Amino acid sequence: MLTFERQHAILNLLQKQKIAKIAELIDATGASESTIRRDLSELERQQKLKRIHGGASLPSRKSDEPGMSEKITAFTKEKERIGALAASYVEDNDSIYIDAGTSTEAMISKITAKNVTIVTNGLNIINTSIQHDFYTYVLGGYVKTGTHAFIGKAAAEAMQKYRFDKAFLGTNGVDLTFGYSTPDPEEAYIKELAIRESQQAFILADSSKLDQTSFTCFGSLKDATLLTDSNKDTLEYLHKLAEQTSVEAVKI
Amino acid sequence: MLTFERQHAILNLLQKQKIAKIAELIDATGASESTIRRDLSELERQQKLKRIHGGASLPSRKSDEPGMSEKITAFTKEKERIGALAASYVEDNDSIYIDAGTSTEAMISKITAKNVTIVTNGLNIINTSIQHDFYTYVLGGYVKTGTHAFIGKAAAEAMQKYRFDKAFLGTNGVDLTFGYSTPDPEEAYIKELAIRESQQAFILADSSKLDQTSFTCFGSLKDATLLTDSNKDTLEYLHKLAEQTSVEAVKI
DNA sequence: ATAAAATGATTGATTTTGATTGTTTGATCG
DNA sequence: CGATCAAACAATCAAAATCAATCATTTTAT
Repeated sequence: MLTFERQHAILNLLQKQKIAKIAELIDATGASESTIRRDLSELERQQKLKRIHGGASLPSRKSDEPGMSEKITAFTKEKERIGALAASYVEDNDSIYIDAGTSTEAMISKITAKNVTIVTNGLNIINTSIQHDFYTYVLGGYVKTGTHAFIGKAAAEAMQKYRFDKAFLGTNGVDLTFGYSTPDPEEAYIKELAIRESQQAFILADSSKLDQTSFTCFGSLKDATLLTDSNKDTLEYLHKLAEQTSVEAVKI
Repeated sequence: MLTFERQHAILNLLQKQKIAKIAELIDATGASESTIRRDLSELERQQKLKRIHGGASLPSRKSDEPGMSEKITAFTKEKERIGALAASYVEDNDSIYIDAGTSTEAMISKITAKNVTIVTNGLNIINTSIQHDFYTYVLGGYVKTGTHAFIGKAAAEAMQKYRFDKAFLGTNGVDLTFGYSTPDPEEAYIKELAIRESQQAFILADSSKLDQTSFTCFGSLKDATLLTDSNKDTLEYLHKLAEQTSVEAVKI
């Protein structure tokens, strides 16, 4: 079993059960105790999980402990870098769609092109977009709890009135055969429409999303350009992806 | 059982029953008395619970403490009072439209009715609405700088797909002959539609808006119930208004 | 073929745990 | 009011579990 696969198996198990014991992880992966411990150390360093005596748990929220702000900025570095890469594709006079999500939010402040119009279905995107004085348009719709994305029939109908030069979307999973996927079917449908209504689509996905699948597929790999980050763990998988679609990866 | 699990189990049990005895916690977790005591010490240090002789209880909230409630009630302003008045009109299962603006924002936290659906075109309203766990729908549209209201053709079209039990709107001016008015024609149009699409409309206006006119009229006095505040200066004007429409005024 | 990286076993150090100890608390009764 | 007793408590200690560091071996990349 590949290191990369194994570490994702650990994170997957952690998402199903909020905590996992070492023995469970050994059982689930077939690796030795030493290897599991090394994985946990590495994943904790990446802030993907939190180690506890006897196993691991999902990372605690930022508000839990004081003095976390530095770690947060370290954790968002990947997203900032990917955001900068995405922003470099935006040209003067573009009309672009920006999907709800934290990855996509990071790109807005990096956009240097002039006279850009931003259309979005994300509450966080609106806030950031008006902060940076972009022409901002909002899809209507039902506000989903959690992601605060505007979805549903109203959002879909509004979407079809626009044509975008480019669309920038987040995702929960990138898989060689299943393509791009996200848990909520309604959200997936909006993403699907965005890809359809845009001349060029980009998927922003940090490396934790690679080799993952969620409930609903919203596009195949070739439908969009994948923007992600590369490190020694993901390099091999990125090569496989590159056979099917165009990939741009920033070094971390 | 892991330390982390056990401590969560303790906090869970405490949320169901506000206090728990040591014996109950031993029974619930299977750990020894020493371990439970250590957990309680640690959790008390984290302010997650309060130890009492024989067990533990939930920590007292700030609002429970003496001297806090007075500060909260003492800090009530005009808009808060008008907001509370407006909120009192909202009934169970209502679908209501809430206009962009600070006056209308104040009413949201005061709504006590159950199963309320909120439709809005205001960025600030969305934020407050989801904070209070209402079913929230958003009109799409162009984001106007300043008020952060969603306006334009898309907003108008979206508006026409809804029928509201009640609509709550802000205004810039209330005038005996010109009615209700606001500077931006696009915003005025959305307000006009909101009044048309609702069974009952309310205008929230603090007394500084009385006897004022703005560029665009969006309704005559009789189209809506005026919610405002009264003092000795405005009393006379309110009487004149009351001849043409229904007025509710809170004493300041 | 060689170097680099990942793995698994082993070791000693650290943490957690439950039992035991003596002390403190709070209720009961004279 | 104070003496008395049982329950609750904190402190300590040894055993068990978990952990980090090390090293030899295997796998992978060049």
